[in-house]
Amino acid sequence: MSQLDTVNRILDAAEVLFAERGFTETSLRTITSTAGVNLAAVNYHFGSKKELIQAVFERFLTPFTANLDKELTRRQAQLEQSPEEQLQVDDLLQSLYRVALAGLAKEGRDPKRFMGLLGLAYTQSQGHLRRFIVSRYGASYRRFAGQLANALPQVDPVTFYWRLYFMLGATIFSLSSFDAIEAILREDFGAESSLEETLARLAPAAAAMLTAPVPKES
Amino acid sequence: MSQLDTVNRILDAAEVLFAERGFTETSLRTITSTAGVNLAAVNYHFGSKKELIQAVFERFLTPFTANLDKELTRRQAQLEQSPEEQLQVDDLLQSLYRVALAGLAKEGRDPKRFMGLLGLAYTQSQGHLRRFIVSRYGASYRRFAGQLANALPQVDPVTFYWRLYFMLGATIFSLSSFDAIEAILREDFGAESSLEETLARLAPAAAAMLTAPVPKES
DNA sequence: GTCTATACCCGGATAGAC
DNA sequence: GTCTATCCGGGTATAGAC
Repeated sequence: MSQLDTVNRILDAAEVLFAERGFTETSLRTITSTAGVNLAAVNYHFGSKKELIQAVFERFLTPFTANLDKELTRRQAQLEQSPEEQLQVDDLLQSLYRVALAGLAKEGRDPKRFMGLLGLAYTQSQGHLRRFIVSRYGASYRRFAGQLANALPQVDPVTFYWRLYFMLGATIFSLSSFDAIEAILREDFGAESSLEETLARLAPAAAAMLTAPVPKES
Repeated sequence: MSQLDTVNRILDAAEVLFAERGFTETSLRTITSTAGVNLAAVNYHFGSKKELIQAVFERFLTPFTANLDKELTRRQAQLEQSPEEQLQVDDLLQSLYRVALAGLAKEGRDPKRFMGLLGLAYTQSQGHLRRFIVSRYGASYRRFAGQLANALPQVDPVTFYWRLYFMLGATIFSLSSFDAIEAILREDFGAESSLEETLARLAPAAAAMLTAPVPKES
């Protein structure tokens, strides 16, 4: 078996098992036996379980942020051509969601699994994953936040950043539990929801939150 | 040492350590040595680590939902006296946030630590904890959701429930990371934020999200 | 350079002595 | 009710086979 095979077999098994059970609930022994490789292969190729977790995220986040950056560049160029045009926060969010996730799907990477892993990343990591993501992909995040802030000149910076975190929370929590929430709504109302439809619900809701009038200090 | 002391010493130590490090990162040996009790005491008094986790949440959630229920009852009675009055989603959310958290603080239980633990509960994909919370406190949650839905007759049920999850995500995510976000904003803008001020920002933002016009199906 | 077997040590759980 | 001893599963390091 070539090195590339072993590495990818481990990543494939780890990605699915982590998304299904969480990080600590998934043992290296389960991963390696699922992948059909030796236990020590994880330590040899990745160094530690933490670094394996980071590698799983890297395989999602690198194409994801590449697509995001491409879309941000396209919008920035468009804006410079016609600067008088009204910025549509709703439209900005929805096209970003769509482009970034569609890009993942095109490469055969399951967007729902990605969102599930992202949900885990925000709490189940005792910091190492957060630090890895921020140091590796922080520039794209800040660029996205900057464009969004520019589209909301009437909102003061502190309020904007709190609302940005509110939006991130709404996005990550609801999309990371997409399958569970969808199942509940399907049972209660017989209404099926696709990921695309949910993003089409989320974008205007998040936009309404961001653009809400800022209450005076009381 | 009396049984009550042992149980409470374990709960006190576990609550602080869980909030600081997460569930799996906190060993029973650390908890018991911090509490000054024997390792086997946890298994004897609680049965397992999972049940200890549930007991920590129970100590927060029982007074929390009691306060929530009291406020919901007060509002319902008020509504029956003057049914013509316009329902204010913003005001509803803020008074609920305030009442439930203030009630915790009055009993000497730290609301920020509670929010941090709640964040862990929703993301560390501990199925047992989710099931425990739903079975134990689901009735209060459904009552809260019902009052909120009544205040939003113009929003169809499926959109309402998605938005409810968006709101829960925004609330739990941002409040569970309150200290971290607050530190970033304080450094970048020199603006300190209290938990109360943040709730005063969150309530109108969440209300704007819930009350946003529902886009037509495309 | 890759892979495997194995030997740690830590953490949760439990049986049985007291 | 409390403590000691022990078991078993999990992450990691390493020696050595290929």
